[in-house]
Amino acid sequence: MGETLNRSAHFAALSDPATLPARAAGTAQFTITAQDSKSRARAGELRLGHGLVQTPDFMPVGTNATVKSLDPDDLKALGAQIILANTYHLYLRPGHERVQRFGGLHEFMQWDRPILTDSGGFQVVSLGPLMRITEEGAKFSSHLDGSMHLFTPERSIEVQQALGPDIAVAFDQPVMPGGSTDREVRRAMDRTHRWAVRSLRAHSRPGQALFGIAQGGINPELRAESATYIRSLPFDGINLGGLAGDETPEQRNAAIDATVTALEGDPRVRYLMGLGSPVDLLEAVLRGVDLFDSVLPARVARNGQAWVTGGRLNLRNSRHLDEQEPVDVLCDCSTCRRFSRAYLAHLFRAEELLAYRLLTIHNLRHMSAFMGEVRRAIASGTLAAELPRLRAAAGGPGTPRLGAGDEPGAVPE
RNA sequence: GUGGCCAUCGUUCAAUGGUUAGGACCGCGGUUUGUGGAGCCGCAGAUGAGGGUUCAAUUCCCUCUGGCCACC
Repeated sequence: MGETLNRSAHFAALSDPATLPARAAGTAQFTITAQDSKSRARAGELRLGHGLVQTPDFMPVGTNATVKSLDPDDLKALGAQIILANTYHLYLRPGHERVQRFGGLHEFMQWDRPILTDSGGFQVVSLGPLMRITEEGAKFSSHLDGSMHLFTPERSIEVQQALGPDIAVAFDQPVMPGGSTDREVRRAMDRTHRWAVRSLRAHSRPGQALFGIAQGGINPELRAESATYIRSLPFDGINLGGLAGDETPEQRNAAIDATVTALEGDPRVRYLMGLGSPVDLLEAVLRGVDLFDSVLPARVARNGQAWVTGGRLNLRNSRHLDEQEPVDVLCDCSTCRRFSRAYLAHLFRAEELLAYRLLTIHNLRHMSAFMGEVRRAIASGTLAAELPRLRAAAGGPGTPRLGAGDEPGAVPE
């Protein structure tokens, strides 16, 4: 069919990197300030329109233009330098154009530090019933009302430009959750590469950075190929996608290593999407990753799980009902400075709203403080020496729980 | 006081003259990684008391105890 051929040719032309216009530089200036000598870990500074982000760092997730149960003052107090908001959710509700009319995300949610938006690619394949992915884009039905929508790279960028974050992200096709074959991973990867070029071509907002996503599943060869392609494009940062699913730590580490090896010498910031436990972050930092985001610390907080130095606690467990000590004696967050485990345990049983807020503050402060420690160790050149202590503090592989009598902080010096 | 109805996990409801009496909530644990305060997965937990019929009773019968309703 002629029209099909025309559409094919149309998208092929849009996906040709040779015809990309030049991009203005400097919208996300990344400077490496310290490089660890015994690993690929590095510390850096990412300069964005709304401020500086010291890396490595973890971004709390604020899907609906709010980090659930917290306000901007809470986020600042716990040390959040940058947060993530979701394009897919805000497009459906309240609508990107409405956010734009209210002055953009920063003004709308009253957060004056940097914001990064996801592209919506992941939500399209993970949330709503997916209808169909074509070369043009992804057709999906809303998880709110079932209405049909088409997200294309151009549409995703349009929405993100209206939302106005400091960093937008290229529209990608993540590998399907579960066991995907190399053939499926390659198909999604190649399409992600074509969509990356279209995302770049569609992006024009001055002062807004655009990051590209390297995919490739857990196949090291495909990871390297994807990273090599994405680094050839004029993005402001490089994302590592598809590595926060059900892969094993070994598979994930191999995928990170292959990606970072292919990025060797590239000056841009590296952001591993979706990873969020202390031990996972530490291992990825050692492999050269600078930025992370995840719902995990906030989500588990809402279910009563506290991350503490050396492990974790479930505050729904009855043994905490009579404990007068704070969640973590080594933590400086507002929750640990004021409240007992007994109080938190009570609030969770009573399903009081304050429970979610107090423990979210703690877990996010825990992440922020841990990243700060890692940054300091890299900057002072003591990362290797401190690694055993940091690994123990992170909870180690499998993140063991603390038993009765095992107080937080009981980690080897 | 009389008559009727009822009595099963902590709570609230099922079921049955015959393997192991089931669910929900609560309780005790676990899980959660580009957001579900959701969900999911385990575990524990009961036939009010006594007597009778029967090969076998939580089930049928009687008494007691307790509760509910109606009538005095």
